[in-house]
Amino acid sequence: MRADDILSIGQVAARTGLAVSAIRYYEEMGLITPMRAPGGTRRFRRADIRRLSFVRIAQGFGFTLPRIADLLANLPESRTPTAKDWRDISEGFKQELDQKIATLTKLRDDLDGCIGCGCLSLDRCALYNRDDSAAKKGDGPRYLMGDTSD
Amino acid sequence: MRADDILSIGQVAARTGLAVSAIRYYEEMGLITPMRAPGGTRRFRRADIRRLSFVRIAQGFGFTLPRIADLLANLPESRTPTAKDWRDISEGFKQELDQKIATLTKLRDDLDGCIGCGCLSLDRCALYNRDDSAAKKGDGPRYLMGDTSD
DNA sequence: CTACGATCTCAAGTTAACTTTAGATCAAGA
DNA sequence: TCTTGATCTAAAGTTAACTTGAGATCGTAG
Repeated sequence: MRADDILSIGQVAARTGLAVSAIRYYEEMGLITPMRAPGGTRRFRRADIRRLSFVRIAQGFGFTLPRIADLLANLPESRTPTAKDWRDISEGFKQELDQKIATLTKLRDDLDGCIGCGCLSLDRCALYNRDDSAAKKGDGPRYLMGDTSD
Repeated sequence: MRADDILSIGQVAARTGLAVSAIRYYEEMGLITPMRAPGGTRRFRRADIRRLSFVRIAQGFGFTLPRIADLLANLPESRTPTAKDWRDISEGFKQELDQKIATLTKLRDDLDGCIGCGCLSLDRCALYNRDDSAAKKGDGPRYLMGDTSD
């Protein structure tokens, strides 16, 4: 694949694994803005494919399309992204990723702990009690608090 | 909170942060099976609240309700879970978590790499090219393959 | 030039996960 | 007992993220 390759929507679909209809929908949602050939058919640059790949990944982790659009808004659609472009887009995103990683890791470790100890006394099970007890403290994501007191 | 506490749906909603309607919906989907008071109102045990907390967490990471129901199917609804119960439920789940953690971590690290290098030549950007190039290899989750060749 | 598959637009349909509405019943304090 | 807020069921409505369908046009191999 060369840097100046320009693909049709079908080719992009094959390459990204997305449905043609999904790609058109993403355009409608403002996630990509492919060029048009004189006849009206869409022409996709590498940048478009990259954005679509990013959409797929982010979506797999529960990010909504508007949120992803928001993240992508900082990336240029034709110009090659600069270091600053990346810093802008990743600033908040990376924090969210860090948080998700932390939560997932904790969840997994808690599972490990429960298995290791047999967890016959669930009163002290970190995984279960955490959310339950943290709930007294107000709104927001409870599972991030890591409070094992009960 | 004592081990023999039994709560109404409103109290459970306040405690878990879920909407009352959502809790009823989860029962309909078979995620929980609360007891009923003589009058017909639902009575929730600790086990129910724990299951609901688990639902919330898993859902935040893109697991569907049927999939969560499947995971929870191995947990007893009244009896205290044994080590084997936990081993059963976490066997597959932990693998999925590990995979998700790996993907997220890679995504974050790739972002870090892009920022560090400035990424002025995106031809070699691991984050972008991975999915793009992996797409040739057939169906399935492309973003897990970690292929940076192009 | 002629097929015929690929694309186009626009509108309507689908699925998951809930929420809202309506009308009835339950439960606890004055 | 009365009242008032919490719950109940059943059914319909909502939102996000797409897919499907209809009918027209594009584009390329023959």
